[in-house]
Amino acid sequence: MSVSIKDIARISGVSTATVSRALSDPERVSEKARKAVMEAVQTHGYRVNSHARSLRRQRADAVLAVVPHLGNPFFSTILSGVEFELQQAGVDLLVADSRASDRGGRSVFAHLHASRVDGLICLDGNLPACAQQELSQPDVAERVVFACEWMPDANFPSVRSDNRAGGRLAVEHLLELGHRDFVFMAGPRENILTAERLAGVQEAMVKAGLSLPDDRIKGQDFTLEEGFAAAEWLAALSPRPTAVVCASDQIAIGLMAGLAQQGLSVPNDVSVVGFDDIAIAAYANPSLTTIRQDRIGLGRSAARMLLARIDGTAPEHKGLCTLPVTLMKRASTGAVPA
Amino acid sequence: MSVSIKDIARISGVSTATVSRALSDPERVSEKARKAVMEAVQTHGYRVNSHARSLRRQRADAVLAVVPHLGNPFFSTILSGVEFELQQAGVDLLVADSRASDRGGRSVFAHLHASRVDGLICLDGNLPACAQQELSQPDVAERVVFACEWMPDANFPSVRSDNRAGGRLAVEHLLELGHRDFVFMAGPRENILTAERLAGVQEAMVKAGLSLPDDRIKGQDFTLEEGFAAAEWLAALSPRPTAVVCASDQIAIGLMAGLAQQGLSVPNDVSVVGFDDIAIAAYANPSLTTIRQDRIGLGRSAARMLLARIDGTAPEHKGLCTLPVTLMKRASTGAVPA
DNA sequence: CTGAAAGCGCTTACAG
DNA sequence: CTGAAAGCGCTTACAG
Repeated sequence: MSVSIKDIARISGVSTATVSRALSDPERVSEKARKAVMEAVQTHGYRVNSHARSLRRQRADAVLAVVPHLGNPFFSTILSGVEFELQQAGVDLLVADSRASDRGGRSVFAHLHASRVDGLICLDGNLPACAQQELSQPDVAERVVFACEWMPDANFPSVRSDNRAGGRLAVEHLLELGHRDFVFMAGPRENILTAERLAGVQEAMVKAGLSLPDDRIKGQDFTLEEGFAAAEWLAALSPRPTAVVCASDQIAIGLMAGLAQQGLSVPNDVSVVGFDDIAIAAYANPSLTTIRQDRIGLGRSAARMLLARIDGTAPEHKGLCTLPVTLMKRASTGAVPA
Repeated sequence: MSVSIKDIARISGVSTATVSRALSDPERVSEKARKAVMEAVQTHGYRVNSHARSLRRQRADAVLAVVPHLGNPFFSTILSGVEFELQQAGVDLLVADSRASDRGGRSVFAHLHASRVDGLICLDGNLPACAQQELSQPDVAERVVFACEWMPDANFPSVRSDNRAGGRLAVEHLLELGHRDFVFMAGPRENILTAERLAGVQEAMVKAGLSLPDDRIKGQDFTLEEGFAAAEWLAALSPRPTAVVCASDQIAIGLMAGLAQQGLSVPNDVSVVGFDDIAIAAYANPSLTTIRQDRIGLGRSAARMLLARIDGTAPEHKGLCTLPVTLMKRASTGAVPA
């Protein structure tokens, strides 16, 4: 057993109430009492028991981040932003994998009901229907913020990148280089990011008097494998499209590896644009032109938004925060082949 | 306020003790009582308050993972393995960034003292001295497991890859290809992984009658930037070494990007070996020969080891678990240039 | 099988 | 400024 507030009270010759006050609001206590308490705390290494405090205060000082797949490095940077803000606020970060937890049968959101956490940051926009329903209960809904992805049918507060603008920027860049014949490498079709980025691509094409036929939309995952697999298909098209906009950098890097294997040169035969600007994008061969998302900012903003909701300090908050994206011009895009 | 055990007791016409038993040990309760309780629980959406339970049981059912830098995608896969095991055991995962938390001045290990978590998985082998001391206190030490990295001076239970064998495998592969003149791209010099991998490299070289002079050890970080920066140096060496063993895939990929810029071909001019086998390694251009670590396995094993320590079910546990590594032969290594 | 009661370790009105 | 006391929501010997 470790030392408790009773021990400290006894040792420093005051009541537990005074110990509690000395620790959480030192101003409210005489200097003498404060010193006695602080010394006892120091020498005996006392720490407030977090469960007792949380139980009494009815506040967990903790937040849960729900991630579609923890193993996907894309999310760790967002989590890093979340952690940064929470840590500043003295709030703990719990992490759960939304897919893994489904296996166990126990809902990720049990934590919220169990008062284990004060709120939820959800990075998964494709929750199963039952989870969506749980989330929508009034006492739950007010403690949830979506980051990166979101659920289009619901209306939760959300922090996201301007995915549509990203799609547009990619196409506009390629149009400037003279490209007219595009392919869009999609992520999962039901994923909102896929939809938004594709919408941006189409907007920019329409504006240029072009259109993107269905058979120029390929792929169904954000993965390296999916990009790699598409290279063979692309190489066999005739006439061959000269530019590919990918819904993720992973797809783009996989695609470039596949194209190299097909004997096609990037950007001489095909230009490739990614999405995300993961760290490795700048070091790909060729370096990858891509749409930069501010993933740290996504995480930080979501954490701040949630904290404000929990405190009730931002009831007038917009509930929607859209972060700008940037085109990073690199070596994977070039003039349309002659 | 949400519904409490008292409410369920009243509604189902039994005592709180019976509700508690019905929930945590249904066998111990009559079928009639069990049914009444379960129904009330269902219809009112009752969940046990985790703080009350933890306070009473003196167990948090949660574990803290301390990561050197959450933003580094390398760790997310390990965390994913940790989460998988914990989730199966019904234990929560808290995550903290060891560097970020130092900033706040509050020790990461405060959680342990505050009973907030039952144990700690530490992925950071280079903790500041004060943290090391905290960790070494007997009541803390028995609840700590190191994963991936470790502290050579202390003697905590630890799960790690066979880094030394990895270094050896890399060199042996290159020796077979005819290489004799090596460079080792190191991580941080005080990092134990750097030391072990380098030791393996040297062992294999010595065995082949070679040695690695100090001026053939370059770099001080596991990053892309560090690898990229080394390319210029390498290109200027005369005679130029023909093979580079890198302490991480990130270094290797950065280096390959730099070498391309220097007009050098991998593997025709220089062979490159990485370490880790991150997902992108297979899709680098050229695809990266590397030493595969089982990062999921690292995380899972560490979680299991910690859980066993907490339960006290494995007092005779070895306390050291070394996972094998594998050489992944790909396109970045080839015969020594004529 | 069941209930009354104590107690886990705090915090916070309430009095003084 | 301080203390006695109630109570946060559970679990678990202890009796029956």
